[in-house]
Amino acid sequence: MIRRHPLAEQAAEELLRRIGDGEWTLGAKLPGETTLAAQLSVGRSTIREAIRELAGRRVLESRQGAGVFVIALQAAEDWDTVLRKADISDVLEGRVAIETEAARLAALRRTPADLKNFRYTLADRQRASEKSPDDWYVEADLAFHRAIVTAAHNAVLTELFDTFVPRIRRAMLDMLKLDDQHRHRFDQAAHEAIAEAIRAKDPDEAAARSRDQLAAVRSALT
Amino acid sequence: MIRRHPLAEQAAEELLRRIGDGEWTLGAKLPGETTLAAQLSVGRSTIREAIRELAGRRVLESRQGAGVFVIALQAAEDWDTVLRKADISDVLEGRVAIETEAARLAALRRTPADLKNFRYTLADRQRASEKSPDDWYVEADLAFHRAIVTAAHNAVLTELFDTFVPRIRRAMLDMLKLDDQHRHRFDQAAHEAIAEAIRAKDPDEAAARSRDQLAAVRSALT
DNA sequence: TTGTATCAACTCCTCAGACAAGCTGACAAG
DNA sequence: CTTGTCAGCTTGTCTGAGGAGTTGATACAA
Repeated sequence: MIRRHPLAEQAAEELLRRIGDGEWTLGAKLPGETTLAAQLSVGRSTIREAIRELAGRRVLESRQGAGVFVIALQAAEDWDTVLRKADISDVLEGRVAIETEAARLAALRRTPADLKNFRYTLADRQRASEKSPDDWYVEADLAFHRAIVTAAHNAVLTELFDTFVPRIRRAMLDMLKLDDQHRHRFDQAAHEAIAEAIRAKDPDEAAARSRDQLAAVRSALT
Repeated sequence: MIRRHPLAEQAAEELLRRIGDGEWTLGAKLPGETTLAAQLSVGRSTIREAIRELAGRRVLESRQGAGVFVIALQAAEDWDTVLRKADISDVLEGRVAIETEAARLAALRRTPADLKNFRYTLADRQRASEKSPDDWYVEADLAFHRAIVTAAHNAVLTELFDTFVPRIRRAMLDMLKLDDQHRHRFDQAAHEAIAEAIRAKDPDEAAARSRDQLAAVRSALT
């Protein structure tokens, strides 16, 4: 029999399955390592490694002398995986939610340093849109968008944006690869408009311009 | 309560630190288990458990016969942890971003089943706001808000909302505990207004009413 | 009855050693 | 150059032995 997964990994999956099946509820104590090892017909160290893996995924917690306890009913699927599996249009709608709100807040909170950051990243984007390879252009574009989000001075929104970036980057590169004329590179004016609204401290306008620009991206990508 | 760190856990932290310091870059192969065990002065099984833990966190990957490799430069910090550490006002602004956009999309996509869901959860919320304990009220409130988000029919927004819920729930319960008169329970009308705007297929109105209601929550919680 | 101290049985933690299984690169044969 | 073999590395698994911490029962004293 060919095993493509090590025993410890299989054991971890089995434990996760049983937790999902409700064999052990939240906070419950698992049987001892020796018992589990006998149940799954593996050695004790193998069970320990399986438990360690689930501990790393914040599903189990072991306390010396007391036992092993369930602290989450399922593995918190990391967002990178979620986004990779999600429909790109759903991801873009998430991005719209984050960026329009960020633009709105940025219009209220932007500092002089933020404005300088806008100027730099906009200039970079201008240059990259004219003659650089696709990946440079995409990076320059994302850098400007990130500048907007950071200007909102909200750690949660910034983290959310960063979480979305890898998926967005892939989608943009795929799109540009199929677009020989680079038709989608010439929306510099739309980006300038967002920055200008934020500079003018006009939250509604900033949000609206951000929404407009992302709508254009969305229509290109779908 | 003091928290003791087992050796395996300390070893995992040490490895993570070294990866963060750039001692091993993305895709690099770590020294053998026996070498690492000698370096950290622990047994090989301890090192193996540390590696397992980081494998569960998708930082390392071990391949039999080949070695252990770095597959991510840092642990993808799970969002529950991020939100727990974040400022509550930052979290609420994230919630505003998600919910206002969801309300907007819901106004465009809501089905008859969604509208029925609104009626049920609104009625529950009404009852709970009058005479139920705090946690019931909070659950009923969150159930209605979740109904709005699901009516947007966007998996990413729904997942984002669910990620935020635990943190929001804690904050609301803390707030209610300090509020003897339950002053914040009587905004049922504001919730009805959101549902009505979505029923009427008015995206801007739905977003605006959602923003208003959440602004009230925010001023109460900060 | 109530509170305290002790202790035995249980748990996980760590180590060492042995062998199996798989990968890689060197090297010889064609 | 291509192919096959193999030695030497790697991780995977099991076992046995103690160490360390927790928990609940039990005996004892106030």
